[in-house]
Amino acid sequence: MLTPSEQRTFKFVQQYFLKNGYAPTLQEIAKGIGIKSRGVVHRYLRALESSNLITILSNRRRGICLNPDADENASMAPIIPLLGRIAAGQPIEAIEGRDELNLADFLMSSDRFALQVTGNSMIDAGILDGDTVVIRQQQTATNGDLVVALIDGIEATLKRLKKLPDGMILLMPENKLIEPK
Amino acid sequence: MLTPSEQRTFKFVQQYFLKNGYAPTLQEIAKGIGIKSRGVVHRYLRALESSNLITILSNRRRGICLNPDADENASMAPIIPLLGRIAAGQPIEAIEGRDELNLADFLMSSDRFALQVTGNSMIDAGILDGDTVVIRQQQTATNGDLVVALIDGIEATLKRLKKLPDGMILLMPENKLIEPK
DNA sequence: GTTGAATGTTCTCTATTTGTTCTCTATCAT
DNA sequence: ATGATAGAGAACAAATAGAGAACATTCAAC
Repeated sequence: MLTPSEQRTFKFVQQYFLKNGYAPTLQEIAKGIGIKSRGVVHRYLRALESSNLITILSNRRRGICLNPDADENASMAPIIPLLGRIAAGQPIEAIEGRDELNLADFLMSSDRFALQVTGNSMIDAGILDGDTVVIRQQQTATNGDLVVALIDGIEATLKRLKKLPDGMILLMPENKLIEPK
Repeated sequence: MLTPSEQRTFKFVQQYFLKNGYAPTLQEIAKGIGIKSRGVVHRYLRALESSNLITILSNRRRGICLNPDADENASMAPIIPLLGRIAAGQPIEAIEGRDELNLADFLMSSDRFALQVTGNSMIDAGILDGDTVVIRQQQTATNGDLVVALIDGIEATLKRLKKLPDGMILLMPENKLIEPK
């Protein structure tokens, strides 16, 4: 079990490796996790080593190695680093404030489940044939939501919900080539 | 049997674990379930321990462990149920063999990172403006892969890689309205 | 090589947070 | 009344985060 500080340390080392291809110094780690003492950083690294996440080459500068099987041992939150914004023609632009993507936040809770999509009726919403979609089960749906509709209790389909003023409900596909039904 | 407050406490601890990868403090639990007293929280944790749901490491900060053998803790892996295949006009069809989707398997490992996409150049690949993409860093790319290309070391762009027979490399957008460059 | 700065390592020390154990009240159902 | 449940809060001991000093080692420049 890692303390929050140890996790922050580990994440920083991982990201540093990803960006630079070599290990950070204790001073760089200290700055990266917001403290001043190299001694404290060393204590955290010791803890990470006894959790088998890293290996320390003693007295070597930048002598931190990431253990290859670290992911299984980490038992960490489902978080991946969010590095920035990408567009044609621009350098990668850092995102202010957010630097990680927590999958638990928006993909996981007890009311979620996954479905595989077949067919191309939602292609203009970025949902292609064979994609897996994560559904949140809830009691109500509002106009414009993407919903999984059970028609006559049997036929299931993923469509955009459109409520007409007269109370009728329309299930709109998102494909310019298909007409709504 | 658990009292309502104990259940709320347990739920909060589970969720906290899922999001953060470590246990909450008594103060955080108190705030999370809407009370003020750490002492009361401690009483609830005691009850959860005698129900064999958690283990308390005495005097340790954040020293709460979820007991793995409790059914209620099965949902701690980054797994969501995969219910089936969905298509227009058919009932949901069960998928043989696989009935859960493990996010860790294909989204998480130390060589992954996330980027936000701006622009519509990959719209036909199901990647829309504002989407977040998960990138796997690797040394080589093969023909037809979607890659993040650094042009002249600065400009970053997400395109499909096309190697021509003469060794030239083409970066293809996936939008019928845009020409490759 | 020699040297010096940067780096890793081991400590001690301190302030703060946290876990733990109490006691005291209040509410509610039977 | 009588338990069971909820909660507040005080008091104490222990764990922890962090600073920083002192020393050892590396490494690169000379």
